[in-house]
Amino acid sequence: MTLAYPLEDPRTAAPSRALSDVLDRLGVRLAYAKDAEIYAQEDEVEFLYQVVSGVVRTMRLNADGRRQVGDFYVAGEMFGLEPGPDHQFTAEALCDCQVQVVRRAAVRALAGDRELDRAILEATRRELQRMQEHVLLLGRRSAREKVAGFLMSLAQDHTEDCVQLPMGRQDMADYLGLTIETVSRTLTQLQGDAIVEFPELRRFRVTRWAALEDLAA
Amino acid sequence: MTLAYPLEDPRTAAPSRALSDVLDRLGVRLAYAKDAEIYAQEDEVEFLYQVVSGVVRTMRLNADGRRQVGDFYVAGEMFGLEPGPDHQFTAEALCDCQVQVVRRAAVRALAGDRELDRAILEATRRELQRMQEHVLLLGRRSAREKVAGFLMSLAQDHTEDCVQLPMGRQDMADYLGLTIETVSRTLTQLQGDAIVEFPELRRFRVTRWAALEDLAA
DNA sequence: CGGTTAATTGAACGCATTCAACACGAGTGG
DNA sequence: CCACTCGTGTTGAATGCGTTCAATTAACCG
Repeated sequence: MTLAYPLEDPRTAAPSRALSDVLDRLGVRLAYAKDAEIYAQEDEVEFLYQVVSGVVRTMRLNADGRRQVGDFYVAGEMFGLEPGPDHQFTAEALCDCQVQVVRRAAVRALAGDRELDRAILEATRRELQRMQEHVLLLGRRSAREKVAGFLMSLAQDHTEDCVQLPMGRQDMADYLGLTIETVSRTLTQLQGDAIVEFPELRRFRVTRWAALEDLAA
Repeated sequence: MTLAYPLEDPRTAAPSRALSDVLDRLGVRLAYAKDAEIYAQEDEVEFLYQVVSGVVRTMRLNADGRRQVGDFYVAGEMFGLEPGPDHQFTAEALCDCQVQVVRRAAVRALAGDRELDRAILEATRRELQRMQEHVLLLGRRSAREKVAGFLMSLAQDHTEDCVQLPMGRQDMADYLGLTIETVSRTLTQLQGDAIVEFPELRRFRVTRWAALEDLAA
């Protein structure tokens, strides 16, 4: 199996040492090919997951085929932290990737480990924060604002001037509640306004940060 | 102060006995008039809150005046459980209401109380679940589907056939990412299709559950 | 190279928005 | 009791943004 993205050190983005340790010790590392399903909506919530390498997306498929992408997870991030007994979302490998998986029961057996409990709470809170931001992105915003906000959230952590886009246009569209055509048009429009530029399809650079921030506000 | 809604027993909808006890013992009960601010976005996250009576809404005000309602909280529910050091949302009294407030530091002093820690995690997970559902409601759905989904979420818990709508049309609109006009039109349309009926402005009955569920799917 | 998928572009349509007018109810005061 | 106002909700007509469907171009990989 060839990895589309280099293997990163989980600790850089890891929720916490304690939790990572438990995952490493009690879990197994699984490899998933691009578009492979990691868990399905309606499945019982049974495991905790941490991305080791690659990118994972969560999404929900509607009866009539419409798709809503929940979020994207990169190396070091945990996912599958859903409340309720069943998964609301499906998790899939966005590209070939490796995932560390551990049974919840195994983690629960260590309950009382204060540091561990705290780490799980922290991870859940981080997840909550991401959802809050997603709600704000999906609310009453124009396509321009949505796309700008999305690029912003990808770019703000990166120190390098050129940012990788792990996902395709369709995934962006389904994340933002737009069609792929609208996303495409909006991107060319943002380039026309010299706010961002795309040297490649999946790599972009912010040329006018102030303008992008205004849109994303 | 007169209360627009009767005082309810928090325990019926309470997150957990342990947490409610702590809130009762260490917190204070405050009264807020309709539209009063409980905390503001950008404020430091300092307290935990539980609705005793009435209804609370959280919302975020954009620079250009657009409003996004985060959620509505009724008696027994906790709110203000935001990750991060600062509040992303403002909390306001939707109607006259009473709120039990406790300092986070006071709760943290009891850390190690296993039951309490668990209760806080549970409350956070419930909050996460609500956000997930909100994301799904805001995604690629028509106005009909959004409004239907909203009414559905209000109606599904209620055993009585007539459901109270605590919030006005503008709050519904800002929750669903629509305009007040669209919400109003959609409601009359749903009545025209004999799916729901509104004997009063803020009280409705579901006449055709199957049709409503289809829309909300 | 062809063959395939992904992304862009174009034109027509439709749904939600916008701006405006109107209806309704509650509260106030003559 | 009526007239008045204010807040809230509904309805109408025109506009516009994003969608839809279709065609074209670009990237990727054998």
